[in-house]
Amino acid sequence: MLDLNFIQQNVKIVKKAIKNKNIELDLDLLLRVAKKKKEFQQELDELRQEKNILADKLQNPTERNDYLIKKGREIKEKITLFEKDLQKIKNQFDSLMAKVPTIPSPDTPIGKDENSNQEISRWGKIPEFNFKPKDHIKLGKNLDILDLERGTKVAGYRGYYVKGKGVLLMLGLVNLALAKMIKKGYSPFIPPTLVKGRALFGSGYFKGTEYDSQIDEIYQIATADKEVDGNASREKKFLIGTAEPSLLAYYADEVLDKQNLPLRMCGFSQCYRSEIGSYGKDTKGLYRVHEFMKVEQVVISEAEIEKANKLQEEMIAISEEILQDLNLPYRKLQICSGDMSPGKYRAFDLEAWLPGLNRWGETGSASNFLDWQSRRLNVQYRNKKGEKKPVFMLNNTALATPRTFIAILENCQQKDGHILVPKTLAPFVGSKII
RNA sequence: GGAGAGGUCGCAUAGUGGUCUAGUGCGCCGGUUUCGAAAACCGGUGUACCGCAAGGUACCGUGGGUUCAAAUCCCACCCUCUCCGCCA
Repeated sequence: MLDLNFIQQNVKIVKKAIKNKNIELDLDLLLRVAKKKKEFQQELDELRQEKNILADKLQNPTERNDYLIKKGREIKEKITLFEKDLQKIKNQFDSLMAKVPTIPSPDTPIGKDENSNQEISRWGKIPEFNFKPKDHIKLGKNLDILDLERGTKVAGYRGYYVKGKGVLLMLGLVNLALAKMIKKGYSPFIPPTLVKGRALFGSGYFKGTEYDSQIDEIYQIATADKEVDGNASREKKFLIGTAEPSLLAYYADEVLDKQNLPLRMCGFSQCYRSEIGSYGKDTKGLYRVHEFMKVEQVVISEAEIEKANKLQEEMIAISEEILQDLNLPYRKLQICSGDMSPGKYRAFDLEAWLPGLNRWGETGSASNFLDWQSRRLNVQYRNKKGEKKPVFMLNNTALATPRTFIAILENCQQKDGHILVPKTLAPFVGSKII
């Protein structure tokens, strides 16, 4: 969400961002609706004033008469009509406003899709094997630490079991990431994974104001809805796809103390993704699954772009450090305008090399949203002048278990099929070899 | 899941149809006083939108309804607390 005044004063810039981000949005329509909304609001205010004056008169018995009461009824009816129209206009306005993107940062490459993402750096050596490296599916099966067949039998498509030492490896990764985050000054959280729509809308996971789990690739929980006037009245609940929405919504509707900024948080959670839009993609193995564990980093900062950019660098550096600790070769990409979600200002991905799959695989994504999320979640702080301002919000993956799990298996495999656990990880796993 | 109580301006609380333009206390800000402070006293103190301003409108958990008029009455829902039941 952007400020309407900003949009009105920067129509060209906003239109350019809409184009560069491949967003379907008629900005002129939004501006017209905004104008109409204002007009209707003014008209309604006048009617209400009339109503109040009349009601005032009528409480005096000497002025009371049938004519005035009749007039009151007429005003009431008019107001009802106006309120209904205004509500419709407001709904339209809100849904259009929700689609307005953040203007991408000046250094963001312009491009249509992921092919325009720019590689910025690489770290580590791509391992060379004196045997044909296996993929994690085979390795996991042979070691009996991963069971995809039974996973599918029980959970359906993309289901999986992690077993035996694989469990220790996976939890070891979680604990390594948590220990790193805490060491870096981030407060750990185990946030709710079952949340109301607001949290997901606030983070930008719902594209529109109507929460549609079909469109938005988010699982909705089937609650026993009661019907009121033909509508399901009980509030819908959804499963989060990352701890980010829960962590950001933690401060929803609050005014934060400037002294406490930046707030550094990290969340460990199960994550659920319906992957409705990715049916044909990555159909095998652990690369794309419906549920997994992840440690996520979140930072809430003052509304100053330079500070936020610095914090973003800090967050990426932590993720890089984790990959370096695990001795996993990776590259860093800057995400182009078209591959960025609407709310993002500036984004980077880290991709680890996956020898078995013989390609790079995304292990994390660091994003700066500026105030796009905080406007939706209504999180503010008081700046130097004492004015309330929306904070800036940033997030980044610390460690997503399945993909890092894949990277470890495929990079650390030995000829005999065993996995040599990286030195820094071994204490968290409890053994040096799997 | 059942029964009950409750949700009002940062906090606490008053308000059961019109005089609520939501009162009071605390807190906070400013002033008087003081060498300085405390105390006391005086004044100020929510948010959003429209307007150059004067001013207007909305918001008393949320949504609907009744009424000329709703914080107040009715309905539904959400949340919190207490008790009971079930349960990791």
